[in-house]
Amino acid sequence: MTELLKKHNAISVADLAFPPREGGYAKGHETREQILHAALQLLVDHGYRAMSMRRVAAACGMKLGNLTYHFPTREDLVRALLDAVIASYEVEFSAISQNPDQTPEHHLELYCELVLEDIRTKKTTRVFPELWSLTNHDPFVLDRVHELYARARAPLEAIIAKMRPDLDQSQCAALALFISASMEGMTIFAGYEKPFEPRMPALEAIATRAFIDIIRSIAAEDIPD
Amino acid sequence: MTELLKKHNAISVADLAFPPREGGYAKGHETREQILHAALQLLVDHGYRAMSMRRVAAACGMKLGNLTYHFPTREDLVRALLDAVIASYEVEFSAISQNPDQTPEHHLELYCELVLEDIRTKKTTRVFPELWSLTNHDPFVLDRVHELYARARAPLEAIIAKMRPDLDQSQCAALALFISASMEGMTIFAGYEKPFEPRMPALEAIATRAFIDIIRSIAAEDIPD
DNA sequence: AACAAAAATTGTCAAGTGTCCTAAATTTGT
DNA sequence: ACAAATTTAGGACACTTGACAATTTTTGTT
Repeated sequence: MTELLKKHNAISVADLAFPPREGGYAKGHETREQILHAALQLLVDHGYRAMSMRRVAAACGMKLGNLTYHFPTREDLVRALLDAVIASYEVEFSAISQNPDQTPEHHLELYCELVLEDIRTKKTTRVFPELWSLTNHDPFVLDRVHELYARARAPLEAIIAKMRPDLDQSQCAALALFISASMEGMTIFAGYEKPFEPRMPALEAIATRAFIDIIRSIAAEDIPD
Repeated sequence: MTELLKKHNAISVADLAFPPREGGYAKGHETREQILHAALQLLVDHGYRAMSMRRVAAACGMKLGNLTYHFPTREDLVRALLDAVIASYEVEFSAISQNPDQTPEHHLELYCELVLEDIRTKKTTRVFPELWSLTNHDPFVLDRVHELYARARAPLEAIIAKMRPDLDQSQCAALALFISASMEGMTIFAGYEKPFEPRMPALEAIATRAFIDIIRSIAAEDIPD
């Protein structure tokens, strides 16, 4: 966790973690959350294929039947997992607009830090590459992934609107889409461990500066409505 | 196919296609290529899970035994498929440096066109999202995906080196990595069909212009070696 | 203590998977 | 004509998967 983030209490997906119970049955939604945590762990560490109902149940130390009691189908589990991840992203990125320093440049810096921190910790960044395969064939997953990226992009649109009052809303959206695509592309590198790690410092150094340049220099007439 | 690409005879993965034979046994590597085409089709259309040995064989109209005769294991098939896709990329991107117009700005335009065309046709862009789940756990696939992106990035490094003679090789590489990450991020949107399509024109319009700005404006001291 | 609901266990089902195998038939190259 | 390569026709193995049903244990409430 970088200095920049420490003071904002950003919540990562890791905070979905719930310690395993020692004895007795679960009350409330404890078991559900334990299952979601175990499923997420499996997904990130060993991939979507490893996130089978049996393995999730085993990781929770419970029987398969009990897992299907809480999540009747694997699809239900995936959907609940997506909801949980999106909720944690929401908290994470809402920290940007609540930052006391109101200059858009500083907010942009915060945005880049948040995404890059995600890449470094490799927690949330590994979730969606694992699910992209589903994305192409399950409209629900597609919508949720779309929703997640839209939420991560929202603060960016606000930043751009402040820096470029000459642009209308749809132009700001297009510009935000372009810049967030850069960050999302970088998350791809999170899957490449050895070869790209020495270059991360370069990316970290360039990102904010390059985005400021883009936002300032792109002419309004270059962005179609 | 856009005007810009027509005159360069860019070869896409679709050109791996081989029509099914009407009679007689295959000679040379015909069957191998037919299998690879069918496997790619299945991968792109219905996902990696659907690319099972049995389905590939069925798609080829041949018996399972014959498929395993040519590709003993599924891993062999996946690896051959990766090789084929990478080879087609190689041809595609080599068209940039062979272009008669030698200005780096025009080469950059060509590079952007190539990637965006890939997004539009949604052919190659769907291959790797399907395989990213493998990428995280199979070093061979990881290396190949790394190789593919490196090949797509190579012409970019050459372009940047021309535009920025003040940068050394590793700085050009870092800058190329940053810019190609943008394009790779955009390929993510290829998975989103409806919601993002109206914004593609904006991305197409901004991309080249924004990259030129970045390449020109990033200070050398901002890029660590 | 009693009793219904919730939670968890145990066992099983049909389907599909990759891999391997043998025997025979067909086509190819020489 | 003949050996090699290719394809068909089956089958079998061990294994995994998602889903489900019947049963038992725990919990909360009365």
